Formats: sequence, structure tokens, C-alpha cells
Amino acid sequence: MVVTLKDVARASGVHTSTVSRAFSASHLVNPETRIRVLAVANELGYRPNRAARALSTRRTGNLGVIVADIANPFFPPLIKAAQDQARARDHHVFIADTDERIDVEEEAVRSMVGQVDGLILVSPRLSDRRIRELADEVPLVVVNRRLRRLPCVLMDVGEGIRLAVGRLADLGHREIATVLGPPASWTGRAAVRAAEETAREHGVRTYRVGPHQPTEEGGAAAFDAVLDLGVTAVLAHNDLMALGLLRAARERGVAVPERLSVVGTDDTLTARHTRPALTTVAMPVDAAGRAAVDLLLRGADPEVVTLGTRPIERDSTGPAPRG
Amino acid sequence: MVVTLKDVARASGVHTSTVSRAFSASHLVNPETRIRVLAVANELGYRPNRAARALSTRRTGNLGVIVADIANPFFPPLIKAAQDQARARDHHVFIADTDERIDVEEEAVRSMVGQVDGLILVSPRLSDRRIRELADEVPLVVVNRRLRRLPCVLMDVGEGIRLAVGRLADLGHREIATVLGPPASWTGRAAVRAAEETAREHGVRTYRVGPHQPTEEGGAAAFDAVLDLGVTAVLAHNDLMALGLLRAARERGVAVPERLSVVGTDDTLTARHTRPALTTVAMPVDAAGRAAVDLLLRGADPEVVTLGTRPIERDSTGPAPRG
DNA sequence: GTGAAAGCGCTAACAG
DNA sequence: CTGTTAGCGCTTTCAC
Repeated sequence: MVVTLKDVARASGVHTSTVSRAFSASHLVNPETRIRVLAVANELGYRPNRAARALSTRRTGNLGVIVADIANPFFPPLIKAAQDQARARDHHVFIADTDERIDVEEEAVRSMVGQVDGLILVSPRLSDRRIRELADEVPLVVVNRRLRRLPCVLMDVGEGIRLAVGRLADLGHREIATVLGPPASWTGRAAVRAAEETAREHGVRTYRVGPHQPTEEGGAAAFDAVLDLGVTAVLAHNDLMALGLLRAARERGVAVPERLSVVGTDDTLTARHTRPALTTVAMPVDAAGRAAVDLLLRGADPEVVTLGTRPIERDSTGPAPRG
Repeated sequence: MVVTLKDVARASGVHTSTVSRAFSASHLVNPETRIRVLAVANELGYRPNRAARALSTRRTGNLGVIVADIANPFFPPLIKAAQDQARARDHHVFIADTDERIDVEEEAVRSMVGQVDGLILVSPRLSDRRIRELADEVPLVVVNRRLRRLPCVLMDVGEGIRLAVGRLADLGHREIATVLGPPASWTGRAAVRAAEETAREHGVRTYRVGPHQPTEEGGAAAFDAVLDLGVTAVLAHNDLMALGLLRAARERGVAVPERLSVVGTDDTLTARHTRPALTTVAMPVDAAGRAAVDLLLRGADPEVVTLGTRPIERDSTGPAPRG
């Protein structure tokens, strides 16, 4: 059924080691034999078994990318950028989705260890401690979380959030709610901190709502609480949750932005298409994906790459309603 | 650095095979030794190397899902459903994105063979012939393409398209354009065929535009050609392209649906949120993902699972403008 | 330049 | 119940 090195060796009358060399150390083999062997291999449809190869070389040529939820449009562009970069450096990418579940994340990592040369953990939900343990077993780059002495790629949401909150203050908003995503989200915490600091500097009051699942449903679930607070603007943990808020607002007849301004985070595809178009904080996901692969493949000292973010003002924010 | 079976064996004073059995055939080992061995293993932080294990068992416990573009919101829900189902059956899922490129798809398949127990090809761009060859090397399920004597999961877009076109005819449309996606798209061809047949039955004329990339950009690129045809309605290969058409229409000041009705396919997340909300054909992606895993794991005779589709009427379609 | 042999980490008969 | 042995598919010394 499956053609192995041995089959090729037999069919071309040389030893397996010669066939092996023909593939992975072609300069060590007589050009003529090499050509003959490759011809036979091709004829037979031989494909090296990468897993077996990895067993002796300790290099698989694969990288693993582990994300919380590929259905969250924030992740795919990052994954694709990582993939492009990996391909340019002659590696393949295996992706795993953890469904926002910590046990699944653990399992995903475990199943990849040994089949990849390195792992990129995007917005991991695992504990810092556990990530450090894993880093001992396999080269690791963490995206969206800061861990001392580990290579990290960070997107400074704080920067974009500060600008966004400043803008809301200028528009006259005096009470703002932040809608929280998963408690384990490192960037989420950083964003909330940045929002609250900036708000304080502008004399704006803040409230927290949540945590909720970082999904459209989660955002919708938060809407009533937001409304009850009587705020005039709300910052959502991500665009998905902002979409949920937008939908709930429409269903409840709450005008956006006239009565409530809504700000998302991520600038996903949908943000440009919502009604009203969503104001949001754009993340440099492409750069992050590429940087993660570079860090992983460079394998040098645990460097930290920090990338900037900025708010994109669309139609879901406007002047605060007059009291 | 990395702990192996041998290390555990040495540390617990038994043979490697006993350690192996303690892990994968625990009933074949004395309870006391097993407990001791597992304790030592745990102490040492031993993790079985799945790739090595697979080399002898020929079972990896992994399934591969290969999709054309994870950034296309059509795919993630399918992947997630497949993942859930796989997990329920004690398997992991590795995902690969082929960037709509046939060479990358080939590479992705190749890199996964040997590291997975089976492959799910979603909307493959590879030739039928090549897919059949691959099916000889690795268990395979094809989604969104019909291949004789191979297990397939099909979503009958035709069904939804026929209903959608019928509805357009009822709304008075007499000239309709179909915007084509990638030439290699099997469902795309089926959809166009269904559209043209139904149109003919209703005395409606059809035109084809494209092919274009199945992306928002691709859709936008098709807009001018659509406009030039003077049609009053357009069916897009997928929602992404429909979004592009919507955007281009807005930019050109063409009112949707007053002057042009737009229909997508897939019913992705964004469709509900566009302005106007997109009429589209909903695909049973969850069911498809689950069915694909079931077929793969059952490994029985090459069955074909066909799932129905239906149009969802929103605000991007309306009565044809009066001539 | 090529073959022989050992080994990567693990499992699977086969004895005992 | 456990140790021995062989082998999964491939690479890598080490001789010749």
C-alpha cells in the first residue's frame, strides 16, 4: 500500500541508506545513482514518511499554531500570516483550535509535541506556570501574553484603547462600561486597565460588565447589564462581543450611536460591514503572525516583540446624548 | 531534556516494555508495578512520544482537515464541528490552510500523511485524479465534491439556489448574473448549473461573470462587469464575494436591493450584519463537519452523505426595478 | 560512493 | 506478569 525506502532500495538495487542519501544528502551520492534512484522512487510514488524521519533527525519541518477559536475572525489572518512566513522558511503549519477550553488546549499542545519543531500559543488560556513547563519540552512562542524569559509577541491594545477612550471623553461621554471577555485573557486585562486609567485621567467613570464568553452571544448577554448602568458608551472585549451588543441594541430599540456608542477590538472583517459600521481598535495581526514564526525559527534569546495598535473610528460611536 | 520510556524504565527498575504496557495495555501489568511505574513517570514528567508510538501502532490519534482558506468564514464552523466530533471519538484534529493554492494543498496533504490517521479535504482544488491517488495512501473523506467510490459529504447548494432563483423570478427579475469563484470549485459549478436551469424554467436570462478569487476583493472586482450586463440581480459564489459586491455597489451609489438584488452563499456570520443584511443560501456546515469525521472514522464503504440547503431571505433582495 | 549496522522512541509477539 | 527480541521508516556513523 504505502511505499517505503526499502521498497525503493529493492527496486533500484541499492541499499536503503543510499536511497536516503539520494533524498536528503544528494551530494554524498553518485549523480548517476541518484538520478536512477529518484526515478525509481518517483515511479513507485514514494513519499518520505516525515514522522519517521523526524524520529532520527529531531526535525519535523512542522510548526504548530494553537488558537482559542478559529471561528473568531481575529485569528485567521494571524494564522495565515504565520503560515506564509513559515512557508517562506520551508516549514508547514498545523493549526489546533482549543474551543476556549483549557483542558482542550492542554491536550492540543500535548498531541503536537513531538510532531512539530515548535509551537505558537496565541492568546493561551493555560496558566503561566504550565506554559513555562511546556517551554521546557518544546520551543515556544507566546502571542498576546507577556511571560518573562520566554519569547513573546505582544500587541499593545492599551495604546489603541487609550486613544479610543480619549476620543470618547472628547465626545462628551462621562460614563463608560467595559464588557469583559474570558478572565484568562491577558490582553483583555491590559485593555481594561488602559481604559480605566485613561478614563480616570479624563474624569470619566467606568464600570465593568462580565466576564462573558468572547462571542456574539456573550456580547448580547451583556447588553442588559450595560443598559442598566446607564452608561453612554461601551467598550467590548472584542468585535464579536461588540456585534452581539449591536444586535441586542437593535432588538431593544436602542439607537447606536445616538443613545449608546459601541467600540470593539480587533477590526475583524465584519466590523466594516455592520450597521452601523463598528468603531474598533485595529490589531497588527499580520505582523504578529510573522513575528511569531520568526522568533520561533530564530530560536535565539527570549525576545519580546511589541506591536502598536490604533482605533478606527466608524459609525458606532458619536457624541454623548445630552443628559 | 526530554524524558523517554527508557529513562522511566531505568528509574523504576523494569524493562521498557513494561513501562510501555503500563501506559497502553495496563491490564497486562501487575497493578503494583503499574502504579509504581506511573508514579515514576509522572515524577520525571514523562510524555509518550506520539509520533514514535504511531510508527509501530500505525495509529496517530490525529485527523487532518485541509481547507482552502480559514479566513473564509465558511470554513471555521465546519472545522469546529469536525473537531467536536473527533474529540468525542478520542481524536485530535490538525488543520491546514492551502491559501486556495493547489501546490500548497498538495504539500499540506503530503506533510500530513503519516502524522494522521485520515484526512478530510474540504472543497479541494486538487484534480479528481490526484485525490484518488492520495486516497490510496491515506484514508480520505472529501467534502463539497463528488468522487465515485470515495466517501463524500455533499451540501446540495443546488437545492437552495433553485429556491432562491425561483424567488427572484417571482420578484420580477428577468436577467440575472452569476459571479463565479475558482474554476476548480465543484460546488460552485453545481450552483451555477442549478441557477441556470431554474432560470431557464422561469424564462429568466442568465449571464456569467468571472471567475474571480472567492474573496471580498474578488467580488468587488466583478461588480463593474455585473453592472455593465444590466442585470437586476446577482448570485455570488459565496458570501465573501457578495460582500465585495455590496461594498462596490455602495461606493458606486447603486442602491441594493432597489436597483440590484444581491444573493450570497454560505450564510456566514457577517451576512446577518451587513447593510443591507445579505440574502444568502445557508449551508449545513456543522452537520457536514460531523458527517465527515464519522465517515472517516467508520472507515466503511465509500458512502455519500448529502445534506440539504435553503435560502435565507434578508434585505439585499427585493422586487426587480421597473424597466 | 556505497553497504552494514546501530539507533531515534515506542510497541508487539514470544518466551518464560 | 515481565524480560527479550525484533521492527515501524528513516538517518547516520563507520568501514570498505
